[in-house]
Amino acid sequence: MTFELLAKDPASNARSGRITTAHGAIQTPIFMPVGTVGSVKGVYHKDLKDDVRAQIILGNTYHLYLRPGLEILRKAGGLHCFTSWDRPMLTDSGGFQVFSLSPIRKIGPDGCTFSSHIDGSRHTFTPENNMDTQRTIGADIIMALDECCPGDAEYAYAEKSLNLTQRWLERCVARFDSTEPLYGYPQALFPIVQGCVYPDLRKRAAEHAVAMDREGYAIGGLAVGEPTEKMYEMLELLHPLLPAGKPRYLMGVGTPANILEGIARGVDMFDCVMPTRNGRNGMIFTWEGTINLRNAKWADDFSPLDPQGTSFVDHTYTRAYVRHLTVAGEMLAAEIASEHNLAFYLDLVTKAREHIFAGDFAAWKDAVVKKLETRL
RNA sequence: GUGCCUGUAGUUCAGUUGGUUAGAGCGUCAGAUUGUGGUUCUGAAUGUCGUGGGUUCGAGUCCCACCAGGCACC
Repeated sequence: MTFELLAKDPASNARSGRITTAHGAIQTPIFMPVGTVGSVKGVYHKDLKDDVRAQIILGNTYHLYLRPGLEILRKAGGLHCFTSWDRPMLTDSGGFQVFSLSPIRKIGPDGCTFSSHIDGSRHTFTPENNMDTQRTIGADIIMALDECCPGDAEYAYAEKSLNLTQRWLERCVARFDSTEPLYGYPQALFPIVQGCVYPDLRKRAAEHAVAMDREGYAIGGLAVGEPTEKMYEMLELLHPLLPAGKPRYLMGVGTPANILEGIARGVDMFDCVMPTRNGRNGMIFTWEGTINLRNAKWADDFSPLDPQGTSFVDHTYTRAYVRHLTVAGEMLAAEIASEHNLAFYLDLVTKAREHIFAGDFAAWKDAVVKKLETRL
């Protein structure tokens, strides 16, 4: 995996570049649709490519490890073959899911033990077996195993948690570097910078991660309960600490405004469940603001779903119709909303790239952010 | 025609031996959701307790009549 920096915004830390992987190139800044179990819920690959224009999608190690399991993935020849997705893929390590999903979990120096949310069976992720698992899944970019520290954690807890994440990272790197990819194309391992909202911990985390000398770096443990301003402060603090020539990935973020503010602070990659999960619940993101389709006021609005939208669903279906489908619980509602929202998120980062190249990103961002946050 | 049963929120139903401003689920109307279990939370509105009379300090609850629906019998 390689990264070329192609343009910088004069009035902010925004950058645009190109990541090249064995499965193709990715223009940054980029939003990556989340496809946890090997499926971006409710969206065909064809639409994901031609209509949404996704350049890279995510998978999740925790979910894929539990189901379908490593044996099937190995037999299939990896996740790309298994899912028939031939563009780049990234897998999260599952550290976050152990933190957010498992009813029982035990985190120790060696790894984390958790019980499956599917059948209650017990499993352990160690840095070593997690790297092996992500080798088996075979994504182009894989993530280190980390502990995601809650946004409201006390300093002492955050420090202890960071120490653990750092030890795990060293072991992930050691294992990764001593193993080979299984399917004939290279993988890249991104460390995850933790440290909660404490500047000295973030600084230490960044320096430690950079010392691992990897092809890119992730920023984790943000948008997990801390005030949004704290998240922006951490990004500002990290910008000069992370190498300019490597991509930075802000994990799990976020709203359209969060993404533009993240880009302004030097972030290149984003992923978030918001466009799909909130879409399934009737939320539509547009350049004018967000629409809650469940609201009664859309019941007789026969205008297009999003007149400014780039997706075919935006001009094919009316708000009244998609609201009806949403209220009726029809799966087509989830499909239309997911496709629209993902197309919108990709349009958002495409426009951001254009303005970075034009050199007026900062002013443009300030002009659109307020609108994006309004509720229609 | 006779007998029995049932009428409480939009809906399905709870409502103690009669005791303050009559409750719940679903639905409706809103809000939340940030490294996804097709979710999950949070809040709000809504009642001539079938109708009319009676007993009682006090009736959704007891009594009478009527109305509506259901069941059984003739």
